[in-house]
Amino acid sequence: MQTHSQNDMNERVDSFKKLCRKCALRVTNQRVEIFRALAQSKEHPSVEKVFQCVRQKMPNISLDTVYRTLSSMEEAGVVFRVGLSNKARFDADLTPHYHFVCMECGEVYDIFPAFGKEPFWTAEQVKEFGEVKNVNLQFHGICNRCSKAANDVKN
Amino acid sequence: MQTHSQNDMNERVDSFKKLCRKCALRVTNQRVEIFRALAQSKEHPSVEKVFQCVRQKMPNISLDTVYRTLSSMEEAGVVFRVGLSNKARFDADLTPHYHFVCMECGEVYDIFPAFGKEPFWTAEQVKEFGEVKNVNLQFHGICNRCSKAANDVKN
DNA sequence: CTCAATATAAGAAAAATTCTTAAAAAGGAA
DNA sequence: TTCCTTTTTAAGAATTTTTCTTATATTGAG
Repeated sequence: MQTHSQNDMNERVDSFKKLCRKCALRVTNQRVEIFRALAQSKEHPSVEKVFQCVRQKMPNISLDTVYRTLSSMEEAGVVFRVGLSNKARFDADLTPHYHFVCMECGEVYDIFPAFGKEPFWTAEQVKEFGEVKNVNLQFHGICNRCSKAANDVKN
Repeated sequence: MQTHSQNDMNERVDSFKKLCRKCALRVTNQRVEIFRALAQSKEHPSVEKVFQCVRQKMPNISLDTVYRTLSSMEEAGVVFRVGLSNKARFDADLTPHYHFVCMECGEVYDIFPAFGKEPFWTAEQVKEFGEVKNVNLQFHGICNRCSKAANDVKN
């Protein structure tokens, strides 16, 4: 007899496999186990954490595989990367504003808030977890320069 | 004769110095030059970029100093860090949601959007820079667990 | 089942960040 | 100012994170 949550997990793994095939990602045991480790966890685990978790079932898996796999999963849109890049970047402008971060080149563009509109989160939701020091809203995508460069190569 | 933007920069450096003294950060030449390099740039530069820029004026400055200085500036609220941490972290939940990131322990909490409210940015602003693949909104602060732990130590 | 393309393990390498130590500089007090 | 204490720095080593290289193994299509 399987528990309900195990059924859920099996469903998630199945749809993960389908999504992989749709994205031309081969369904390897390593990928399935990495996805399973990630899907099981509610901690937004680090690469190292996923590695440690998967290693319990697959002692021979390499850290590099976890890196590669999580990156390709992200590219395929199967998982989401929390954060920005491995390089810390800074801003001296303290005016409240947002960033557009190019997924291709890492370029960061400033976007200043439009006035007269409400945010669509509530203070209560956020305060539930702690005291907010600052808010960081990022749009991730492909910037015009990069998509132009990609077109130039094609043509 | 000074240009207008040089005047602006001098004003910014002056208020930076004041802010440093208020935060008990000693005003060293290195800190001033690092701030100046950051304030001059509109590129959200990396530590390495700031290092290269400052080194033109101060050839003996060390990379470590730039790291330390930018971190302490961030802590004092004098500059803002774009991104999250040096460790990439992942999420398998594709439901659109926000994150609360604890500045103390790095813990990440999910916050799901409240319906029936408008965001306070416009699609036009964002599309100006490129095609958005996903949106990442982060609240940075101190989580309840950490502030409780800090209180326990004091009492 | 066979084959070509892709993915993997293992370890080396590169890149990013922090630590250690001794010397130099800052800012308060006299 | 001059002295003194504390903080900051440079230099380079050490750690940590991430990527690369190469030979082997696996996947999925035919």
